[in-house]
Amino acid sequence: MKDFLSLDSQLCFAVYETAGEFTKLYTSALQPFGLTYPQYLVLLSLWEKDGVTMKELGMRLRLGTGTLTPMVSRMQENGWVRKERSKEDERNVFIYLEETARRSQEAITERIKEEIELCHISLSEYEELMKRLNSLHQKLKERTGSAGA
Amino acid sequence: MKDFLSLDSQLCFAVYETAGEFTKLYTSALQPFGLTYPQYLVLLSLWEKDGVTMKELGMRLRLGTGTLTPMVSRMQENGWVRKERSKEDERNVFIYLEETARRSQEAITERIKEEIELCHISLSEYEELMKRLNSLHQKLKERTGSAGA
DNA sequence: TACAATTAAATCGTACACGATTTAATTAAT
DNA sequence: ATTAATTAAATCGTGTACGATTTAATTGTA
Repeated sequence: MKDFLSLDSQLCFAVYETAGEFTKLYTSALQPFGLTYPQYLVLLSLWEKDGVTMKELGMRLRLGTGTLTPMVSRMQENGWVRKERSKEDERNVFIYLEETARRSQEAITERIKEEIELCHISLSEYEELMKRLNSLHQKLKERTGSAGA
Repeated sequence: MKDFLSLDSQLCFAVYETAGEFTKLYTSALQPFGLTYPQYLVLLSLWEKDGVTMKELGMRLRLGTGTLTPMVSRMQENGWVRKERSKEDERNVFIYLEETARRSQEAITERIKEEIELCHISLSEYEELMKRLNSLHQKLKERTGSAGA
């Protein structure tokens, strides 16, 4: 039987590396817009649903305020989004897309699309990978289901 | 035809998320040893081949000196590795495992193994995912082959 | 042999990422 | 109505990650 641990080291590293390669791809595609990859993920989320609280945004992106607060602040400084404290419940801060962000959506997504298409990933391969990644992701999360919390 | 871009956003996010989940799994497993996930990857590499230069270590882990230098320094402070400047060519700095790191290998890998096994990932699924991830990884890297540099 | 590349690390600046703590606002319980 | 949870953001400390610059050592060449 093959050593599961050496295999393991390869899978975690494969995911780690692939994530890094994705980051590089997006970084180069987004650079002209002055956006980072995580910032693009924020826009992606807001393009789907605008005007959400920090908490909801954090849940969608699986990020805590320690990451999100400074990132969204930078995006506000760069004119992508606007933060607005709720009147009803002043604990909540809602994030809204600025016009620039809405108008740039097409150009940005087009640019990303071009870069992705350079990779020649077939739709079937794409979907297969998605399915398996989500399954792995689920298992990684569920392992604490019985033990944790 | 389905929108490739919305799919795209899902694949990059799936990889991003899975990498994050892996990091969390390893972080919790490694915490008792006072190691971080990237530091564990350094050990993994050194267990395979000890006494390499910063440059070689960086190539193996796909990390630049901006990341590696401070990380290896921290690992030296914690007694995992030792840095030694070469006598023949003083530009080179070789990294060696300390006894602690060699002696802890079994305990650390055993701990990781336990954590991984909680996920119930079958060998076939593991290998299939590896194959597909490596293929994707290759494509992400190769896209610049003709255009870049 | 000087002097210009080249090379290897280190350093610097910016930006995540995360756990833990703090601050401020709201809600619940007395 | 006060006070005690609870909740949402912000802040803090540590540790990656990466591109760009700097420093120091070596090599190549006139």
